[in-house]
Amino acid sequence: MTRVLVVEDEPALARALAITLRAKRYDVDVAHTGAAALDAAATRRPDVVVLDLGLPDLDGLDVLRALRGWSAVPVVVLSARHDSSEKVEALDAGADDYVTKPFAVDELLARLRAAVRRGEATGPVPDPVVETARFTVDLPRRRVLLRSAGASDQDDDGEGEPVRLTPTEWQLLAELARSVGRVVGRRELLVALRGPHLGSEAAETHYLRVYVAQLRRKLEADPSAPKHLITEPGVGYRLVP
Amino acid sequence: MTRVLVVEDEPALARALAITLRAKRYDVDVAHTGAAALDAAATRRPDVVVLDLGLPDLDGLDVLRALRGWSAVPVVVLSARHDSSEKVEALDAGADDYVTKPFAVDELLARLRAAVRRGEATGPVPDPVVETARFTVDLPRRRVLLRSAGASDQDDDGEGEPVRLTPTEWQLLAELARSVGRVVGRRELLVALRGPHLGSEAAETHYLRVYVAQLRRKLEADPSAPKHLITEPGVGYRLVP
DNA sequence: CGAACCCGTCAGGAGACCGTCAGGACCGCC
DNA sequence: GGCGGTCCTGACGGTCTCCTGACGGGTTCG
Repeated sequence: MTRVLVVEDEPALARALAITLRAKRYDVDVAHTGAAALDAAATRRPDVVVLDLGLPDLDGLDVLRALRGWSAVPVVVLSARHDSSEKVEALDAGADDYVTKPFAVDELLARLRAAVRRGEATGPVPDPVVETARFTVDLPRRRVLLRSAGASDQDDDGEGEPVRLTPTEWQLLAELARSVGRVVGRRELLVALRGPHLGSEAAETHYLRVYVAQLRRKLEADPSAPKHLITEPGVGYRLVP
Repeated sequence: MTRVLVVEDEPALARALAITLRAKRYDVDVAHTGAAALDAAATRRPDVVVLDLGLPDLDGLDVLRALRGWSAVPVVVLSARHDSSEKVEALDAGADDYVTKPFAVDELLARLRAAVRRGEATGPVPDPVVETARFTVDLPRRRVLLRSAGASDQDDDGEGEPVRLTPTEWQLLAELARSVGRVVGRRELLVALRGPHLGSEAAETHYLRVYVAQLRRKLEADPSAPKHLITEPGVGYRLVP
């Protein structure tokens, strides 16, 4: 069944949406705050999200941006404002569609169906937690845990030791984790790290090499013989579990 | 079993409700005052709350607002007044439903079932008390206890020593506690502290740094080597247990 | 066999980022 | 009016991060 997450702080509207959607045979989750929304998105893995921008605890756009840091789930934004500036901002932040309140329920349903179709076209939502034999990349929590290789039989718990990564290191690793198993081209990685304006080819690839090496030093058992951060000569890099 | 908290000062009505609900196989708690209600909501973690607005000690709406500061539990409001202004206020404050007295018991039961269903959709309520190795953040009571590191074997009880926090410090800590384990972006924190209207990027982040430092001074064993109030360079902060 | 190419490693300087201290403005309370 | 507490901003020093340059090993191709 299609699962939809409704992020809406106003109880009355949240309830109305939930009832309507359940009648249409959706599996509905509801979150009233931004924090709960991010949590639910990570644990429940909805196929589509309906996001009201007028949240109490934090700006709805921030929720959207945080979500886009690790998930490609389609998002339909709800807003009371009619000016187009907010609409532009929302779409820039990664919204798939935009509906102004008050809205006709039928219209919302139609846009929802379209968003779901689009989402299905891009394949099922990937697991936001990537595990390898040596470390775990937790996209939603923005953390990477290293399997405690220490001799201790039972350190603290079964999780592992967190690794400190610099922002650039994390962005690079996250980009690879999002396409785990697949080769990621140099250009793709560089755009994620430095933005679309790139310098000379040679200098940029060199930049990548340095940071991949740094990641290997922090994550691989033997940095000179990497098992997970693999080089694809002439193309880019790949993260293999 | 579904647990319901009844907040009702009139003994006769409270008793009648309790009996009716228990007959329907609910697990019922009763509170007669607002203070007791907040306490019970924190310790017993009901799945739904029935709240009478006509309380003796403090305004029922204040109870509702205080509750919403840390919990998303569904609340059905009871009121003797018929004017719609109070109804609007209650719904604005976060009530899920509204029933005017006198009411038919069947109707209340139906609305209660609906509220519970809605609550289940949002997933289990998160723990409103965050514990770390050194201190405890008690969201409902708006308190933070420091583990008595003192040599005394048994200070007063097993709780710990309360720490005095300024309003801003508390809001900051609470915001982190609500997303415990996850990174909380600077923007998010600032919106919670200062509202949505922000100044220059540099000045605002500086403001954050000062208050995080202040919190560390009050909570961390070694403020210069924090173990729980962790900074995520370039992004924000994180509270780790 | 040498040249060209690609990759990985090390090192270092410029700059950004973070933490700390201190002091003035403001507010409520005695 | 004095006073304690809180909020907020400014200045400063230390640390970490980013980025580039130089060098060496391995492989491929002329």
